[in-house]
Amino acid sequence: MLDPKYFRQALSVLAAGLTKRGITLDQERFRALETARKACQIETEQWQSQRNGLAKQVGIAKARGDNVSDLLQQSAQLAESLTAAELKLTALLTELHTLQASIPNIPDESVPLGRDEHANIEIRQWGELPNFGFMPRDHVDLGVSRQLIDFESAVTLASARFVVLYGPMARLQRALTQFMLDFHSAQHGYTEVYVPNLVNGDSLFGTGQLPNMEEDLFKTHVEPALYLIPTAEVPVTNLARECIFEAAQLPVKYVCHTPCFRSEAGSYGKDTRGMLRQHQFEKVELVQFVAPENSLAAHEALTSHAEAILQALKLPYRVMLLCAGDMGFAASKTYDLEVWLPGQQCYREISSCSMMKDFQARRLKARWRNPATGKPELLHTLNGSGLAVGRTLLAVIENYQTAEGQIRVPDVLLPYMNGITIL
RNA sequence: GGAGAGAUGGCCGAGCGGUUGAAGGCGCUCCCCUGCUAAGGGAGUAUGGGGUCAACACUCCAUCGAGGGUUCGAAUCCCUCUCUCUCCGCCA
Repeated sequence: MLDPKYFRQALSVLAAGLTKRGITLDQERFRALETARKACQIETEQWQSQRNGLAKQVGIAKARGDNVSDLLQQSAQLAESLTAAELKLTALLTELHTLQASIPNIPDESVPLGRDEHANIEIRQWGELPNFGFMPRDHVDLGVSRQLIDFESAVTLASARFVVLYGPMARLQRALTQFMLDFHSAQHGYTEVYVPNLVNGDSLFGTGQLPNMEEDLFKTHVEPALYLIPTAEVPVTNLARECIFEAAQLPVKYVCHTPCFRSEAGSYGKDTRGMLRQHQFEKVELVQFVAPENSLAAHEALTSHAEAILQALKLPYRVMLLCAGDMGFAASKTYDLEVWLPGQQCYREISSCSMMKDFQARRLKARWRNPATGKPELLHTLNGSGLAVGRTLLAVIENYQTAEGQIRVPDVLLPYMNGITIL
């Protein structure tokens, strides 16, 4: 959520920021609502003030034993106007809040213009594209024929867009997960956390998935509703909800492994082959809570932490700075890491590292005590995949394949593979 | 699932219909005192929002788990919900 003050005082500046995302803000509607709100709030508070004053007088008069019928009559006359004004104000505030909650974050100045991924900017590349000396196969060919990856069983158990892994392949995924958790904990100073995989609506509102993106979520039937998490970002970032951190506690850095569940509504027919786009996948997530002045630097650092995993696995990748139109709802600036997939002969997203400024923090009431002012102020939140484990597995399979169709185990995973060096 | 007890500011904890945004304590900030340290004395110390204002500031409203209700007036009374704790049952 953006600062309500912007909506009141700098609507045109805000609208200009949103234009970068290709969104037109209905300024007239906001101005009209705001004018009505202001008038109504002033009126309501005047009635309330009068009521409070009369009630106080009644108390004093009664204590003295005076007759209060006159005062009671005045109060009765007031009641109707007050109730009407309060109802109207509640309706106006709800409408304003609903509208404001559905407005996405403003892009940072460093974010390029553009409507979709074609306008993203490549920042850097790392690694050499592999030259196999044979026609590389994709992970479906490599895994299914050797009964390491099984999509058909997954359909039997659940539906399309799920996968079953067997034996050393299941272990390889676990090895990747373990390696990522260990690496971020030991090398980058993150604290590992374990969190619920179901969250309530408040949590999803806090990180910005609700109200706009409900159709992408799996919702359970309990009341009040719980949702399967689409990313660990949701539970982990919500650890800061309603919290006030002391300056010395920041930055808070969490690393967390969870499964992620996405309905992938609206992506019918997209990436249907293989395990690139699934309803359920494993991910190791990085989350940071930082003081506002550090957030841009923290974003660069967090991105480099995700890159370090790709480098350790010797997987070629490139870093893309997303244009305004391609960023997520809550993000102010996002780098995507795209890994090279020999089977597709292209780069595919394997991590998305975003800096939200105070957008999520405002929704979460996540604050820190600024030593300069002594006051609680909104902190900044960041998150990034470090990495999407399912896609990393896929990348390892395709980049480490041999002419015989086997898969070598990357060196850094050997300690986790119990002697398996090739599968 | 059954029975009971709770939820108050950064923390602990009083208050159970009226100048209570909330006693007292702890913590924190500033000042005084003090060879040092310890102890002591004084003052201050919630959050969100509105209005006036260049600003300092002033003022108003809301908030005692959440939402309703009763009342001129609710932290206090009533209802619903959520969560926590204790005991019993069940259970990985």
